[in-house]
Amino acid sequence: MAITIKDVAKKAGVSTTTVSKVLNNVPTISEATASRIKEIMKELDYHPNRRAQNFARQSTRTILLVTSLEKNSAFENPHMFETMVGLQNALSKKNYSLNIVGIRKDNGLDVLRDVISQKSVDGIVLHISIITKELENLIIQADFPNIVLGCPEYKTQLCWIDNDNTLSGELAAKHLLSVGYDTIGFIGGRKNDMGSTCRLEGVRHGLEQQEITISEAHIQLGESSIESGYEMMNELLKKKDRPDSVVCANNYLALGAFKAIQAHRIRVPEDMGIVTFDAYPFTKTTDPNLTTIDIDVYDLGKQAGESILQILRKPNLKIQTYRTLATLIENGSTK
Amino acid sequence: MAITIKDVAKKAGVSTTTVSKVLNNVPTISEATASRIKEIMKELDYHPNRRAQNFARQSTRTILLVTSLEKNSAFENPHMFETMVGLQNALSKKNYSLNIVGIRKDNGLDVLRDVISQKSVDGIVLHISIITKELENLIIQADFPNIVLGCPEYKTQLCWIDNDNTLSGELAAKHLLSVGYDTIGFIGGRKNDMGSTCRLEGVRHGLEQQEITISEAHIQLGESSIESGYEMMNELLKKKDRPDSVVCANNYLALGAFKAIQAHRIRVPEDMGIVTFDAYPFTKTTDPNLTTIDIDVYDLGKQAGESILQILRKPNLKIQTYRTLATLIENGSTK
DNA sequence: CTGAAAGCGCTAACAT
DNA sequence: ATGTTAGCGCTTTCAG
Repeated sequence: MAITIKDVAKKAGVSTTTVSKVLNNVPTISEATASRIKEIMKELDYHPNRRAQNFARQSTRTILLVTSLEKNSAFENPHMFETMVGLQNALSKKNYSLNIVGIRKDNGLDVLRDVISQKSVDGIVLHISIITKELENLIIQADFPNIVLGCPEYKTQLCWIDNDNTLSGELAAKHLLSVGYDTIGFIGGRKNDMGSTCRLEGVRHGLEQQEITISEAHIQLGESSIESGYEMMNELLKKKDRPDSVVCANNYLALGAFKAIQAHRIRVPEDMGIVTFDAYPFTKTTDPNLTTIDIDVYDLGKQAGESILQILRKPNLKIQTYRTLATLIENGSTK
Repeated sequence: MAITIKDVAKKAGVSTTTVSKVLNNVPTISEATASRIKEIMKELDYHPNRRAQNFARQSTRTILLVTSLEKNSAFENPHMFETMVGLQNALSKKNYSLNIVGIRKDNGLDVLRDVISQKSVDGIVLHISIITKELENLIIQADFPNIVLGCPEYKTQLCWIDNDNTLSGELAAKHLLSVGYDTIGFIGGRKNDMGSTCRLEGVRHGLEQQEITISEAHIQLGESSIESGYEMMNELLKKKDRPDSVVCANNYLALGAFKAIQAHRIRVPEDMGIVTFDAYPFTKTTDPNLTTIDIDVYDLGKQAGESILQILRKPNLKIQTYRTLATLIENGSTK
């Protein structure tokens, strides 16, 4: 059996309470005994048993990330994992651990019910992709500390934190205008793709500020794939009043669009400007490289981590906020 | 306070022991009482407190993944995260949880020492990238259940599991031969890049079996980047006895090489064949798409999960093995 | 097949 | 400033 708090107490000639207080930096312990006991801990190579602490404290100092973890998800959605990295770093800085679990539509409720009732973690961070009304109800009823990565589509009682995609879209549009383009097109995902939709909203907004209205004919929405981006760009290029620049809602669309532009032997950036979001995975694979509005998803995870710990401290704190750390990376695809 | 085992016992008119046994499917409980107690659990919406179980059992049913989690790692190394996904899925199938922690050179020993002595997890899975002799010593001395994702460069007492990169290289070479190429080049990372080195070894092996020797002049090793791949391919193309096909150790090198081939207006696959490894991120961005030896890193994680649970069961089980699930994806970059 | 009893190692009121 | 005491909720021998 390993060294326990009793061994330390006995050797120091004090009660286990005192040792416990030293362990938890309770200020009422005299400097003298505190340091003496710490000495003894070192001597004995004592380490508190985390399981016993968890049990006695009724808390685990662990946060659970609940998300979708299907095969290939790291390739299809590295952003989520980058957010996870930020989250882990924020938590470990405060001596909290990160657990992760993947749920699916068919088991999400059960998994979460267990998590909540078994009290195996102190709080949960949920990825927006797995949020449903039922999950929300469960969490709200249990009054379980939570924060969602991403803004739900409907009004919600859950806490959430999200990037400001609208602001990013605005940035993209303003950049194109500022370098001399004047007719801007948009290639995006489907309407239920909130990221894309917000970015379009932002583009509209940015243009309006300069009294410019984007032509509905210059807005193409479809699948988020290279092929679809290719086709949508072709549609834009067919038009006699075609735009002189285009904002693509993501890397896949941008790469497809770029290929279409190349196929038409149109010069980038002289005759067509192109801006995309997120510096990964394709923005450096084209020639010229793509100008990008980069979004700091690591930071989103970090802030989520800090937020959930705040919520643990003040359980009635409601966090619902857009944060943004978008930066313009000027590459060759714009003048 | 939530429902506890006592409440269930009282309502059922049995002892907590009996309830506990039902909970743990101990076979000596009569079918009748077992089902009766299960009923009552449902009625009361009873869920065992995981923290109490962990404490009483002296185990947490949690595995910790120890790896490097710096900013941008999800973008730079999605394969590691895909392995994590496989690991998580394998563990949750057996009702184990996955914890993750990122360590650095300067804090790895301390973090691991704490993990081991605090007994906060039952076993650890370590990513090869963070393995050092000191960490190994710590783990071996503590006799802590472990498995490494990847094969250490030196003889080790740690358990490990890795893809068979040599075999994958062999597959690549054999494919090129089988479709009619006869002079094969290799573009790889530096010598300390074990993945690349093993793949080259495999290529050599595959060729030898057909009595072919790869010319040392046709082997280019350097940085693993698009730019470096471009330059190395240019080097190969300069030669009068240039190869008619090339194996690239990874996606970055392959994309660079592909660009160089295009710049020389050499036709793919007619006049130059190209094979790479891993179907991500770039194999679908070129025209034609790249023929790929795809390695199932998800499966590696899954097997690691199953292995660590085996080790937990039989602590003196030593697993050191190459596993492979490489599949050839024939795309347009080879005849 | 079931129960009594003794922990697991630490925390936290409360008292001194 | 330190100690007493009573748990936290479950598991597990050992008896019956």
